[in-house]
Formats: sequence, C-alpha cells, structure tokens
Amino acid sequence: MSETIAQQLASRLNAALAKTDFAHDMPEGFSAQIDQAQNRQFGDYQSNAAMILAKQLKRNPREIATAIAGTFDGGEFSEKPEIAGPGFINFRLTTTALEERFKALLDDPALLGVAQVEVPQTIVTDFSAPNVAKPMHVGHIRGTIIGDCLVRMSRFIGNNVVSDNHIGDWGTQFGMIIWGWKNLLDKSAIEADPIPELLRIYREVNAKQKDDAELAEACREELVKLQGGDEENLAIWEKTIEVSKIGLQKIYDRLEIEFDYWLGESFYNSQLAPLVDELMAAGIAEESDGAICVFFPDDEKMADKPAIIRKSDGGFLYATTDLATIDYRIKQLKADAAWYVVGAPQQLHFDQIFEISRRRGQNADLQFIPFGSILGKDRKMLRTRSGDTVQLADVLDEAVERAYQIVDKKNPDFSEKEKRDIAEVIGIGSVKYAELSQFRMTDYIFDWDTMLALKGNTAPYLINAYVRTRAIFRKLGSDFEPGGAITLTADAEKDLVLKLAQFSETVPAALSDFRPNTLANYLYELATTYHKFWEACPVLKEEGAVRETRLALCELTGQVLRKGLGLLGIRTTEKM
RNA sequence: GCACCCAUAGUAAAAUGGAUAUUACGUCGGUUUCCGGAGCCGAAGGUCCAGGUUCGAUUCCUGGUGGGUGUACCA
Repeated sequence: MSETIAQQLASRLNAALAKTDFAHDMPEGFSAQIDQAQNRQFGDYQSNAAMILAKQLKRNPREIATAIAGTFDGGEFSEKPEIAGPGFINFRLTTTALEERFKALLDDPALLGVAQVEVPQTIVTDFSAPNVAKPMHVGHIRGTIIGDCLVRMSRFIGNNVVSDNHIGDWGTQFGMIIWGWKNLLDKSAIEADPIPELLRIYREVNAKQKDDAELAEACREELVKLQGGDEENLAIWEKTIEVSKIGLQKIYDRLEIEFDYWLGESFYNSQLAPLVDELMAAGIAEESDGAICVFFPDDEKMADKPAIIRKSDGGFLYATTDLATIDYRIKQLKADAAWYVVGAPQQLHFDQIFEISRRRGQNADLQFIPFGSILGKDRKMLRTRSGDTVQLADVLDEAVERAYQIVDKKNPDFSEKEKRDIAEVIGIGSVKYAELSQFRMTDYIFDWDTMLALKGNTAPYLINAYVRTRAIFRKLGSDFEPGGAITLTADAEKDLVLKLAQFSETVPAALSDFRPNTLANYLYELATTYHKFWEACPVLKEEGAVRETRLALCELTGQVLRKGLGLLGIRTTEKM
C-alpha cells in the first residue's frame, strides 16, 4: 500500500486525460494534481486540472472538465466524477474502496499507510544548540521541540537522520565564567547543584562587567589564556562543560529527546585556520580593514553586509565555525542535506554561510528552518517577575504540576503514581503541542490556560480522544482482535475511514515544508471526526459485522493518534 | 539608510492560486435512560490600505501603513 488515495486518483485522472480529444494539445509533461476536497459537501477529493488546461488550451473549462469526466474510469474505486463551479472535478470514493483501504491500514500497523522514501537521504539536523554554562530558557523550547519533531517525521518515512546538538561550548562567555569561577565561586554550591551556581556567577560577572571596564578586560584576558591553552583555564572550561551537559541531559530526558552527537563549537577549533586559508587561496575571501571577509555584491540582501570569518585580531567567529561544521557534516557524516532549526533573526547569517558553501562547490541541500519568538501575555519577551529569563526546567515543572492538579480533581481515585505519570505525559505533551500546533514563524503568546485547556486544539483533548479509544476495549474486557468482518454502513464511519487514510498524505506534506502544525491540525481533525463517530455510532451494543467494524475503527483511530502524537514527540496514556 | 519576517472575528490561530475563508477560547442557545459530557449540535462576529497579474488572490507582484528583527570584527 505505497500509494495514497490521492495518488491513485491522480493516476486514473491522468489516464482519463490521455484519452480525451485534446490529449495531444496539452503542454508537455502536464500532470494533473488531486487535492483533498476543501469542503466535504463537494466530495472527497477534487482536481482543478480543467481550469488550468482551459487557460493553456484557450477552451471553456467546464467543457474540458466534462470531457475528462467522460473518459474517467473510476472502476470500483471512485464514483462518477461531478463537475461543479467554474470547472472543478469532484471525486467521491466508493464504499468498497474505503473498506479495502481500511483493511489495508489494519494490516499495516507499523507505517499506517505512510510511504517510505525511494532513496533514503542522510540528513544532519541541527537544533536546540544551547550555550553551556547557561541553563536552557523558554527561548530554547521551540527549536528543540520543532527540531525533534522533524527528526521523528523524517526518520519515519525512511531517511537516515543524524541529530547533532551543536552546543555553544567555546565563546566569549567563557572569559566571564572563568573569572567568576576563580573569584566568586561557592564551592559547596557547585558540588550540591552546579547549574544554578554556574548561572549565578555568570549573571553576576556579566552584570558587573557592563560598567566595569577593568573587569571586562580581566575577563578578556581569561578568554585569551583559555584559547592559548592555559592549563588551569582549560580545566575549568572542561569541568564547566561536563556539569552543564549533565544538566542539559536531564531536560532532554524529560522531553524524551536524544542526540546522536554533541559536536559543539570547540570540536571545530583546529579546522578554522586551514579553512580561512583555503578560502583566501580560492579567492572567495579577502582582507578588508584587517579582517578576512567574504563579500556578496550580487545579492541585494547581503550586498553591503560581508561575512567576517576572521577578526583583525586573528580570532574566529561563529560564521567560521559554522562553515567548518558544514564541511564536517558533508565529508565525515556523509550528509546529503543539513537542516538548521534556528531562530528567525539568524536568517542573514545562514544566507551568508550557505552562499559561501555553494561557492566552494558544495551541493548539499542546506535548509534554514526559522521560527518566531515566544512572548509573554504583554507581547514582550517572556520574563520572570524579577526580570530574568524563564528557565525551561521551571516551565516543565509548572506544566506538570498544573496537569497534576487537573488529573487529581478529575480522577481523585487514581493511585498517586498513576496521577503523577499521567500528569507528566499531559504536562510535557501540552508544552510541546502548544509549540507544534501553530505555524513556526508566528510569534506566539505563552499562556498556561490555553496550553492546558481540556477542550479545543490542545494536547489534553487529543490524548483524551486516544483514551476513549482505549476505554472501549477496557469495557469490552479484551484487546482488539484483527481479522473481523468489515462493512461500512454509516456516514460517520466512512468519514472516519477517509480521515484515517489521509494520515499517509499528511506526514509527507508536513515534512515537505517543515511544518509540524500540518500534522497537529490533522490529528485534531481526526480526534473531532472520531468524537462525531462516537456520538453517532454505538459500538458495544451492536452485533456482528457492524460491531466488529466499529471496534476496528476505534482500534485504528487509537493507533493513528498514538503514532501521530509520537511523531510530534508526545506520549499517550491509557487513562487520564 | 539597507535588508529580512509578520499583519486574518473581542482574543489566539488554520488555509500547495480555487468554490460560501476554517478552527479554538470567550459570548448566546440546545443536547445526557447509552461504550469516559474532557463530548456533540446550533448562532453571532473577520482577510491592514491602494494598485497590478489571473477565469479566480488571505496566498503572487508593486507601493504604502503598522509591528518585530538583523545589519564590519558577540553567538
């Protein structure tokens, strides 16, 4: 079952086109597309091929649509197409086709109809990438969760996806941290819980050095010593990274995110000087005001904005590191593509390094996948009352605690452990879903009440729909048994089957433009379609084939919801 | 200055150039002898402005307005 319904209809439609009297007048390579119907009152699928052809053939679109409908052979698959409006061709699947599709999906629990890519690509994904020595704050949520979701989806369709956490472990902040370590460190605090202590000294030094030129200079000197290989400073640096990674890993564990590699900025240090030399030798880079730069005179976005790859004092910048990183990913990791899930403000930077990569003759498919900001209710950057950035760990804690309160109120008789487990699934799931359910570029307002609402397009609603699919089998007293008779009688059943079949069309669509919200919206629609089925079609009081069919619908809905939420990185629970 | 991103009901969001612009929250009304009502059914309310391309524009192009961001030695 590698073809989607849309693809099968498209094949039949193109066969019909070849049989029309204008078949030879069509533009070369013309291939008609089939879309899911915008509005179900018109049918299940639609094509606007007649209107496109009408323009090119200079003929009446309805006339062309009628001709296509006349040669269209729907077989047992599709009813006779209908012509509507200015020239839409509308298709409705036969009950037989839906039943066959339904059986095929039941036989394919691993993929649920989603086709595998013909030629798997090696794709390196770059996301999350926090600075070490600073805890992750809410700003890191989006990239981390969106990146992880893209990894899951891309793996699911068969690609070889490598996740790489390009942590910021080599920057100017280390001058401040090392100075703070030497002068401000509370030894007992660093042993008890290193992350808050590191944050404390970083914040303290950072605040002071802003209007203390002497301190700023002292920090720079510590940085120079570190870069020069000073043993004491290197030891502090290593220790800092070690404890930071442990702290970061705790959060990733909680989010159930794994990285194949943690190749931070420092990993590329030795490759920076040769890279700059190579770019100079190739004539791509040139000296300007003492710095080594690459210019882009032909691109209006960057015409007056050079990329600096070496400072006049000899130091390297993150553009240099990112170029070395591209090298490594192509040469060592054998990447066909690299996806960068990074905040929108970095657009220019990635335009520049991607262009430099192209000039070097590299042809990997480099994708910048930007996202917008998270704002507080006042539409400004989210901050705590004291003005600090909000830490990610605190967000997760609060989400889980709020979820616990709801579960506890709703189901006080659940065991304490059950309530805690459920709260973890719902709390973390809600934070993730709030991110993934909207277009990644729009700035979004962080609001607990919206995120954890029990109704509407939220994680609790979707998880609840899944719980309902399970509740049936609890009531039944046994798990689903495959192989039962299938017969679709009610419209609500057919609507649900069609929706379930469209999972296979949704995953590739969501991935094609890096939009997890397409999948999230699909799951929400699936849940509402299921709830409508639930209202219209009693299950356990029926008998025979109708009962078996409806049990199978509950089972398959549960499978698609669990799989779909899983692709978003969200777990399900059996009860809530 | 230059560049990039964004603009859709009271609020928050959807919509490969397609039909009557789709949801949610909130508001108002209906619905429960039934498998989890955390549901379902219904009502009111909207594409920043001006041009252009098109049979057709929320979508593409041009110019405004408003907001955000970036822009030679941070990342």
